[in-house]
Amino acid sequence: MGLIKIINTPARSAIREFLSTVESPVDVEQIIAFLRSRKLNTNKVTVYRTLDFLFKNGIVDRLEFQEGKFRYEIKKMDHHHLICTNCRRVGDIADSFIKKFEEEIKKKRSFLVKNHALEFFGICKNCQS
Amino acid sequence: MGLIKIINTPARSAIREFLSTVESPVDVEQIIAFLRSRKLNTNKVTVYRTLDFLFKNGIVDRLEFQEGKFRYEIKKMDHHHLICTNCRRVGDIADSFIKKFEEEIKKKRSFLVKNHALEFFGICKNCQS
DNA sequence: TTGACAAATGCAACTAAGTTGCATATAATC
DNA sequence: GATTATATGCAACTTAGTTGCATTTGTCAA
Repeated sequence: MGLIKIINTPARSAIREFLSTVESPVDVEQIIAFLRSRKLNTNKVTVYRTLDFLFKNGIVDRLEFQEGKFRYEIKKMDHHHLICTNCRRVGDIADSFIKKFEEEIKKKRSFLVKNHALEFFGICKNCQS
Repeated sequence: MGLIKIINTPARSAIREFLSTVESPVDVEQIIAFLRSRKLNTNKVTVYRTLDFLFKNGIVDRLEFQEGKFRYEIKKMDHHHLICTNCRRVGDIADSFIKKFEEEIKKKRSFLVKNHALEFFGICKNCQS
């Protein structure tokens, strides 16, 4: 396992690089804008296929923030998101309990959890004042 | 507050009725199929607008199961979903800890949580054998 | 019980997100 | 440098959801 042949291509490394630099999850539109700003000629089909590839190989996470589209970020462990429904800024929050919950689910329900999605929606510090 | 004028219309009560009978969250396609089976003439625009209305008035929940579309269910408290990525069946699971987590977020991050989404993806009991 | 008016519906056309088929180009390995 | 599997690009398509506008329907007050 893990022995996937990962061909390195300009589009692919550019997208990975972009995802490594951004502080919050981005959508396809933002990725395409970045590629254009770098004068890399690409089209949306390649971007979608690249994101599928990176997602299926566990390199990126695919997220849903109640927007009717996906967002992507470099995969990191054990964190969730605070999404401000006013300014749309996204923050991370560390977590420790969800693993325990997943074990409970396995024990009590015989359901084998592969992954989960946990997002908190609300109003950030800034937008409260 | 809470004094929203809720006009009762055939489409609206039919959708609420349908959502009350189903055991798992449904998508718009399933709702339209139900309405057709009841010989209720309706169209998707009305369905979308009705769901918006029910969602905004806190009558239904709008959910995302990594499918690129929304699902809906009658709002109930303190539960999450177990989604089998093999057979696509959805189960509920009770919860008690998330409220505590939300309070922690408020205290530590000054982020005012309004709602959250927690879904577990994996393989159900049936599909494991 | 009817008339007025706000709110809901229906239709057509539209947008936005994501996908497919197929021909071409390119990266890795020899 | 040739081979070959894999990635890319283009055009056309699908699917989910939206908008404008004209029409209908609930609700409430007279």
